[in-house]
Amino acid sequence: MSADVPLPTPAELEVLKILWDRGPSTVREVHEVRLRTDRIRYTSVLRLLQNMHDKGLVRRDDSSRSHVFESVPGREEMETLLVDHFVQTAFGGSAGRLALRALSNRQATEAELAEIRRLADELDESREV
Amino acid sequence: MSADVPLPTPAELEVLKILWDRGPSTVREVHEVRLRTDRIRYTSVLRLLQNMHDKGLVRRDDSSRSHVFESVPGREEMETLLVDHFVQTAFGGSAGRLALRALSNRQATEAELAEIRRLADELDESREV
DNA sequence: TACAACGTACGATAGATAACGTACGTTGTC
DNA sequence: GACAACGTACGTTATCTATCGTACGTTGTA
Repeated sequence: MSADVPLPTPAELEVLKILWDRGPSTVREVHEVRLRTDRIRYTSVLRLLQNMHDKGLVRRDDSSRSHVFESVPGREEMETLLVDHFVQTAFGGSAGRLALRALSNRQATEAELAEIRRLADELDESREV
Repeated sequence: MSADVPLPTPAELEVLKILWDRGPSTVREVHEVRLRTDRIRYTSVLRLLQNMHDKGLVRRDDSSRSHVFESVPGREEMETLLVDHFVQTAFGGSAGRLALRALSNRQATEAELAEIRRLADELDESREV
């Protein structure tokens, strides 16, 4: 199994997304990306990364002066955690109902729909076995 | 359109679920249900309902001594709001990816899968038109 | 009528979250 | 070697969130 990572706060999740996109990054690099959408100080990003390190959400390579941070959980792993938690709290544990609601709310791309159909078939078959 | 209700906090959502299940209820009634799963004081539930009333999440009928509270947003409306918010923050706006992840995480019932397939078809058709 | 039970209002508070600013050490360059 | 630029550490603070407890009025009943 993979390490037991905690759920990130909203602000932490934004940082994780950047680390997933960029790979291992310095505080300055993360800060620059965050600045593209929000007014936020360098030390605020630093603080977030320090807290995330304490929590075990990121790994830190401090062999050079500018520490390099890397997400511990992969994007998929974290998405799974987030969905699980969301399904529990908001949909009483029914992932099917969540999927349903997600689809009826908004558009999905053709490719996503195809993938969803494929998955639905797969789940059906695994049930019959 | 429907009223502009704010997102509930986790504790508030638990109360809303009870109101959706029971319909209009007194503080005492909500409290009794909450007690089935959590140790929580009567006045804490009262406080929650008062705050929710201030926020516009619940309506209050204070014509009798024991006020009767009713959820303003319906269950479906709120689920839609919650999913929209979740899709934005955790899945970069892609509802399809969320649905996909939800399905691959956990089982869905046969009925849900059928409904999902039906919806997928419907979305495909509406695209072609 | 006295008083216990019940109800609401609301002040208080602990903990989490998010964002700063200051302190202080290191590095590179003139 | 002086000093600006850059880095990390960490104390501080404003808001939310969640939960209580106290105050105080009303009601029903012995």
